[in-house]
Amino acid sequence: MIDDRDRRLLALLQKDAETPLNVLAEKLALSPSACSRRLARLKADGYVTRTMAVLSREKINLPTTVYLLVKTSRHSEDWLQRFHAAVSSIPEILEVHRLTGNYDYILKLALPNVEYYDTIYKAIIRQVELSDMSAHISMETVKLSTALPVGHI
Amino acid sequence: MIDDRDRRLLALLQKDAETPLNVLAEKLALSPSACSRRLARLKADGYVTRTMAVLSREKINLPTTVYLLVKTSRHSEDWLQRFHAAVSSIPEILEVHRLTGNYDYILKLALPNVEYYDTIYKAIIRQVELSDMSAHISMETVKLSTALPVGHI
DNA sequence: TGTGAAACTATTCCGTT
DNA sequence: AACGGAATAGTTTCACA
Repeated sequence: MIDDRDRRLLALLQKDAETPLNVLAEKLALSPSACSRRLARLKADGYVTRTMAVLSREKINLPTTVYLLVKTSRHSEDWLQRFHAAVSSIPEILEVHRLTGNYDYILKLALPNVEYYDTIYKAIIRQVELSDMSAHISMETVKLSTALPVGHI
Repeated sequence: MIDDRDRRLLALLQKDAETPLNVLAEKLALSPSACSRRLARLKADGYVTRTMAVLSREKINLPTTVYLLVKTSRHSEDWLQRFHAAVSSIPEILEVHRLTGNYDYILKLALPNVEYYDTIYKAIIRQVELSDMSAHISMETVKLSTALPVGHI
């Protein structure tokens, strides 16, 4: 139902969603119209959810990445709600996952600088109580892949 | 040099990079051509680096997210090179950051299932020695924002 | 910056394999 | 069921005010 051309198309579109259909068509050894139909199908079937502009973290003045590992003793419904509300109200918090293991949550932050972490820290603890919170500043981004591998489909 | 319309344009393009210029123009109270010129400038100045298709993790058969916290005793040039080579050769490793604090590195993985972690684990330790490695499986994605806040520019 | 024409790109239709 | 080519529709860019 999904063939190798579809996979290659998905890989290409993850790299550059603005590639014109005639160029994509050429790379896939297809006509532009066939390419257009495949793309429409991949969207309709939910493989491609949307397309987005990738901004420069430096230009946008958010060069610093910080990970927060969080533990909590409170696991009530009320606590959860306040936690959800807190993290969704702070746009510098990019990701939040609930984890297995020693920590309850991991948060990923994008900040203008390391000092700014204090602002976020205060904004969080004002809204919810946490039993432990350790910040880990990224000193170097060794790898940052925005393209998911397409070989598991 | 960057005004509020530019910021709004960046925010809109992060949500949907396929929005036609005439509807962007409408939202910004501008003409399509003025909008086109602003976009071209934002790209030329490096604010927008590229545009990409966002794929469904479920559809692509990579629903599971795992974080790896890694410690190492070896910090030689040779070790570093092998580590870089290892992580860049494994496409399921989406992100790698070198950290401050108790851990040396954090890795983010996208996997077909939890069991698949073993495959990645073996692929890593075959290439580099690590003194400690703890896996944290994401049980729930509480927040996943692909759009960077645009208020710090 | 906006307007409108021109250029370009994408989509749909149709006949074919 | 999927393709290529042609016609159509839509989008972007350019010249000029």
